[in-house]
Amino acid sequence: MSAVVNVPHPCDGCEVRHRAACAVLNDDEIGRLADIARIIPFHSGDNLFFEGDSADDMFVIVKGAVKLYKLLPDGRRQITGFLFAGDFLGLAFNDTYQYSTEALSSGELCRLKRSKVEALIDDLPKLGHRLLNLATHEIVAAQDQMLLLGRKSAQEKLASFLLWLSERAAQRGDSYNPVHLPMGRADMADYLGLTVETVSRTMTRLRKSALVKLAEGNMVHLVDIEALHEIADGDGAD
Amino acid sequence: MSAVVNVPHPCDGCEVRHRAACAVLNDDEIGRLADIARIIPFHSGDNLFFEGDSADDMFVIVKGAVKLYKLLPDGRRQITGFLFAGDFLGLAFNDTYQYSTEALSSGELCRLKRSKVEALIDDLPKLGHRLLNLATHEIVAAQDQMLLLGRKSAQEKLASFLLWLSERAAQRGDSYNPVHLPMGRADMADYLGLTVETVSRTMTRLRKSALVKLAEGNMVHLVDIEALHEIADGDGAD
DNA sequence: CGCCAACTTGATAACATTCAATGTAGGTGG
DNA sequence: CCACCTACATTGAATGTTATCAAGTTGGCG
Repeated sequence: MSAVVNVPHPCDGCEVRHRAACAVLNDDEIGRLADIARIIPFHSGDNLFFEGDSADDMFVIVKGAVKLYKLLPDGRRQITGFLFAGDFLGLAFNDTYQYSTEALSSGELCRLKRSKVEALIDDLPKLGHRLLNLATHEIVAAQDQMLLLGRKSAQEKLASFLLWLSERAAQRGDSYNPVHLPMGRADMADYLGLTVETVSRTMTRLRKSALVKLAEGNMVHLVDIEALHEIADGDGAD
Repeated sequence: MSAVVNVPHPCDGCEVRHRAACAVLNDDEIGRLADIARIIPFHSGDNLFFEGDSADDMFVIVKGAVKLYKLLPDGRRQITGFLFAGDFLGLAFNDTYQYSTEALSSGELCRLKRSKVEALIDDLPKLGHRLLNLATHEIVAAQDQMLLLGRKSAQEKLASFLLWLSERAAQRGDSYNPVHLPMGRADMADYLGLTVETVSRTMTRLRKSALVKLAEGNMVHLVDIEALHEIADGDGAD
């Protein structure tokens, strides 16, 4: 029930209010979400949860960046995604998270009890559609990543990755050229199915070909975006 | 409008009625779906749709098997999934399919207008939950595949694939050992990020190690399932 | 200033690819 | 019924891209 006076809630002035999963809800409806939302700060290296944990919560990244990964018993790691401000996290099958998460930077997330979100969907079909839409988008992105992992060369992988990072930065209004690399070479390698050394060598190669320029603070200038696109899509003349 | 006498509809006696997306609907509710469903036969090699086509329809595979794939401009191909009887197909972002499809065998599918399904979700929240659940499952499967493509050796890929095929066959009540391989070596290669030759060599190696046995009609006996699991998960002593 | 972690570079090796040839099964027509 | 054809699978030899092992180099921070 709404009170006569408006009480501030966690969604007031939220930086991702109009981009995240909640963007489809109007001011009245968002109150329902706000009632079950809680803002939690996190720091670089924090684990939000591990593969196998009971999937009690869903999250929206409000600030900062996070990586998702899976491990093989011998320690080999595959990063399955990088999430940024506005991204949704926590779809789970079998009531158990199927991957682990670690923060790339400090930031904030919005935590929501899964059971309450699912109940809310029945009252707010718009929210259900929105989540299905986000899930669909994630599937499409995953298929692109399969194409990258299964069929692209190291150079094609790097070019694709840098362009993707830049596009994502543009979407959330951050600088897209130069674009910030919020992760280290090891994370890039484990995302692209390469080793640290190959990532390093390939970055050097892109740099020497004058396609990119590395700058202070992990910034990367995409010098020849057209050429990078050609390489990324496999049209690159080697 | 329901008539006084029951009219048979496409869902009556449907072979996947109790396993597919529609499994959550009761007999009354399924009528709503039946009104917008149409059974379509297909044949080996048929393309259901191509990447870039307008995503007007959703499908449930009723009988047979289908592959989903993406192409690079130079012809390199990545198969992003194999679908079997009971599987759902056609989630799309941007109102456009992001991948192409080709039938592996003849079969039947159930076609539903996307717009009508989306409208129906508002009346039947159960259906919305079901689709979100299926989408989540697809994301989880995609992440497993990324781990496979990015971090597993050829032998680990093949062992994982054969076990997955067998598990899927078991789920739909088909023979899971021996298990039927409904696709050729080229499709296996494009699914696992390998070449035909490597798939062939690796199958030979598994056969000579007495882990599998190839039989008539593309059947594969999984002789030592435990050992295959160890290999698939990267614990294999090589 | 010096230490440590992350990144880069170099030399070598391995696994998978590529190119090429052979083998096998299913289908068609003489 | 067999010969032939085609498509697909297997096997072999050589090449190549990326991984592995091993030094160096850089940069941030106490």
